[in-house]
Parts: sequence; structure tokens; C-alpha cells
Amino acid sequence: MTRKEQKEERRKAILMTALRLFVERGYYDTKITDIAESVPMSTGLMFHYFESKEELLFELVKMGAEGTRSFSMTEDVPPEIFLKEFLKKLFSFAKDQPWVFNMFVLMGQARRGGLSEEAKKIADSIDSIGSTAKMIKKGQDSGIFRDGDANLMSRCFWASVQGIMEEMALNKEMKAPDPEWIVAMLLKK
Amino acid sequence: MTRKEQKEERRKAILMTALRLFVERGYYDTKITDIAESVPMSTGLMFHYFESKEELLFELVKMGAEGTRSFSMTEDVPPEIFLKEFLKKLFSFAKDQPWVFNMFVLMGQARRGGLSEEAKKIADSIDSIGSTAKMIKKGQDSGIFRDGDANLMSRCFWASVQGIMEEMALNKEMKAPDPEWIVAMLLKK
DNA sequence: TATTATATTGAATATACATTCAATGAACAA
DNA sequence: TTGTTCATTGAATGTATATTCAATATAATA
Repeated sequence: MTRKEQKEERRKAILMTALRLFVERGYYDTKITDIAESVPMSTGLMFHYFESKEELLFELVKMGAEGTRSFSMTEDVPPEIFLKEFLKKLFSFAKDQPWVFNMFVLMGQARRGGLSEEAKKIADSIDSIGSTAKMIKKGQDSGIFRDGDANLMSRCFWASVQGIMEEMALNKEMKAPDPEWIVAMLLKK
Repeated sequence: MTRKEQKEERRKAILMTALRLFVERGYYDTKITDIAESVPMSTGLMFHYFESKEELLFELVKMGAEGTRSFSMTEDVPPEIFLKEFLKKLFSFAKDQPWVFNMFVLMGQARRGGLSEEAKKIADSIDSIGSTAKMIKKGQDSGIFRDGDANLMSRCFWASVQGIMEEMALNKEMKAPDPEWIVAMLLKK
């Protein structure tokens, strides 16, 4: 393994450790020395890999933002099926990769301004709302989704998903909900 | 107005200012001097009213916990009606008293451990989950609510409400959702 | 092997900010 | 009025901790 690859590995290890600690103890209660100790490595070395504690945070938030961009609808699949499938995949993926839950928590904190102004800006660069709103309009046109402001419905849908992911992050024993329940928010009765 | 009352008023003013700033800028980015400046009063005087910045935070989280305890079902009202009515009242109350949104955000941060261990403990002392689960069982017995783990359903219900309240806190222009949408999570199709 | 570049350490430093404090002013009681 | 208590100020202090740095070890290269 080349030196560059080694460094990349180490960076990832730091990022994953930091993500876990930031979520478990909170960003401000997590000291650089705590992360260093957990990785493990010396305090000073941390700054060989990341310019500052804040840069480390930014990297994580950028990762989170990047991960979210992958969300977009495949044409030809009916919206209610697509959303249900999406949630199913999300829940099962997160079950195997628990850092996904932590990422939701961190992104939530960033979006709500609990971290820093800059982190908020990065997190705000995502837009799942718009594309989901389009999807919802399609479902309304085909008479499956209930009527109402599609944009508002989209916001509520994602807010619920966010809330539920955060709840699952907090209660590791909690089972995933049936995607059906969440999509029911949008369905006509 | 007696001196004691004056002091009480001032305390409340500080609490409300702090709540707003804690949510707008984040707890750690809000300096004591920022709060003092906003109230307004001198930095030193803050400590005449609150022992420390953390105690100020605890008071707020305690307030939030207290406010939540008022939630409990009236017998004889069907659960789906009760929940819909509750949400309707919550949304309209919060519209008039925007600090309610901020309180949801703060309590969420506290519950998720974004503030401090102690704040988390206070926030964890609330249990809406249990009482709502009972309500859900009742709805299942009467055949109106869908089948499934009532406790899990209750968790998801509250997680959604939390997520939506936080979203509304973030987007002041956002309209409240139709309570129907959220309760639909629980309803049999 | 010799030379250079990178990795690593832990103690020293610098800074931001919560908190304290000594001094002053205002309200109230006697 | 005079003494007492509470309210208020803003500068001084102390502390925690992110960051720097000089020194050393390890790996890559020639």
C-alpha cells in the first residue's frame, strides 16, 4: 500500500471516529484529544491530517451533503412505489452501516444551525425537497396522492424521515418503521 | 410592581432572549455577552440572575420538559380525533407563540445530546411515547388504526411531529401541515 | 548507504470567553 | 436624612483547549 493510500485510510478512520464522537457526545464536548485517543494517535498528529477541528467537521458535513445528492427518481416507476422502495433501502442500508444514522443526526444539527454558520451553509446546499415535490405532483395527477401543496407535502415527508432517522440513531434497539406508514402521509385515503 | 416581580420579569426576558439566540446561532456560538447585549444588560449582571450559562440552558430545558408533560389523553375522545385535535392546537398555538418552535429545536438538541450530558438527562425525563402507545392500542382495538407494534408507531408519530416542528422553526414562512397527513401514518387504509 | 521527505510525538503557547470582583448607583426603610 | 439592601457596571482573572512547534523516528528514494 502506497503512502498516499495509507494517509487516505487514516483520514477516513479519523472522520469515522469523529462522526461517532460528535454525535455521541456532541461536537463541542468532543475534544481533539478525545478523537486522537479514540483513533488512536497523538493530538498533534491530528493537525497533520486536518487543518483544524472545524475543517474536520466540514469534511463530514460535505460527505453528508454528497451522499444525499444521489437521491433522484427513476422515471417510469410510480412515485408511491419509488418512495416506499427508497425508504426500505435506506433503512436496511443504515442497519448495516450505523454511521448513516449518525450522519443524519449530524446533518440535522448542521441544518438547524447547532454547529456553525459555515456548516449550515454546506448542509443547506442540498435540495431533496424540490425533486420530491415533482414526484408528489405526479402522484397527485394520477390520483393516488392526496391533494395539497406538493412542496409542503414534500417538506413534511422529509422532515418525518429526518425525525425518524434521528430517533433510530438515538435508540439503537428500535426497529425500522414500515415504509408504508410514512408514505401514507401522502396517499389519498 | 414589587422588586421580586421585577426580577422575575427580567429573568423571563433573559430566558426568552437566550432561547432565541441559542436556536438562531447555536448554544456554543452564543456568548454570554451576546445575550446580555440583546436583553439588554451588562455582562456581569447576567450572573446576578443565573449562576452560569449552563444553568440558563438547564432552566430552558426544564421549561420545555414541563410544557410537554401537559400532554395526556382525555378519556372518551376517540384517539384519532384526539391526536388530530392536539396537532391542530399545537400548530395554531405555535403560530402565535413562535418560541414554541424554538423550544422544540432546543429540546431536540438536548435529547440528541448536542448540548450536554446533563441537558440530555433533563430532556429524557419526558415520556410522551408511553401514553401515546396506549392511545394507539385503543385505536387498534377499535379497528381504526393499522396493526403493528404500538410502541414503535408511537415513536414514529412523535419523531415525525418533532421533525416537522423543527422544519417549521427553520422556515418561518412554511405553512403548517394538515394534521390529517400525520395521523394517516397510524390509520388503516 | 546517504539523503530527503513524511509521520509522529507531547509539551509549550495563545486565545477566547465564562466568571469574578470591587466599585457605583438606585430604591427603600427607619 | 441616613443606613441598608439590591441592581448594575465593565474591566480583570482564570481556565480550558485548539493549535503550534521543535525534536525524533520511520519510510522512500537515489
